[in-house]
Amino acid sequence: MINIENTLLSGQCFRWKEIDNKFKGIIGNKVYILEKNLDIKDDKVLFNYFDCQTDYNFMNKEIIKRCPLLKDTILNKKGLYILRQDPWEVIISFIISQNNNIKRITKLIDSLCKNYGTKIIDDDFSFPSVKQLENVSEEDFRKLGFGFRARYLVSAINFFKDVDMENFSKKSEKEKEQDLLSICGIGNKVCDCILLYGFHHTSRFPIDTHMKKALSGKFKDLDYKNLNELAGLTQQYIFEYTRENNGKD
DNA sequence: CACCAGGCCGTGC
DNA sequence: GCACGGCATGGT
Repeated sequence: MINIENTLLSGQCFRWKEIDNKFKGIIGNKVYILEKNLDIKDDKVLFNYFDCQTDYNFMNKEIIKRCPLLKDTILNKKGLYILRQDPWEVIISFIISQNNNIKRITKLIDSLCKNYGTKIIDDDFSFPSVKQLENVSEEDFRKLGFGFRARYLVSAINFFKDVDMENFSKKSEKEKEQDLLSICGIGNKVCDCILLYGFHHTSRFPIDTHMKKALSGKFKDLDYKNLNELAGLTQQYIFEYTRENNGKD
């Protein structure tokens, strides 16, 4: 069964906040406040968002077979699922994520929503659509603190302003990859994050600085290129492993 | 002061 | 194809 806390704190999303032992976040144009032990099988939107139809127990067992080192992490982070987030939000979020830390990524995304999204209630804003961002200049983004990523945001917005995301989603994984890599500011790692978190291509295995260290250290014997559909979840657990160990070993 | 953060681009070879 | 420096900003 899903563990909402382990999932929402796993670094795949940046807009859920822990408040009073609950999680507050926005999906589409709706604010959700979720108890940590909420049974979400009754809500269609949440059921899909949290990918509740997938058998993660089976995948966990398979991952432990291939990588026994991850056993404790998998037990600790039981119920960590791969979310089905809005692709556009993931594209922009992971462009912002590069050479950046989670705290500041969160801050910048909040600022993006506040400046260009639609107000829902009080201090809650939707994630800005392509349309809402299409006239924002590089200089505007720089003023908000996006730094060298400002140029990348503009280039992604220019690419997607004439693209229907429904149609784009229907393209093959390879085609999406080619299109995404053609955008200035999207390289292999960000592309893999987009394909995994935004389009649920679970054979993707994003390799960031933490993963690089892990794969050349503790996990150097892992055959990570042959994990197939287990790759995305395995990567998530290794990422958690490195966080648990605070970057050590 | 240095180095790092869920990297990528441009250049040079 | 691969290696390298530069890049905005804030934290340690």
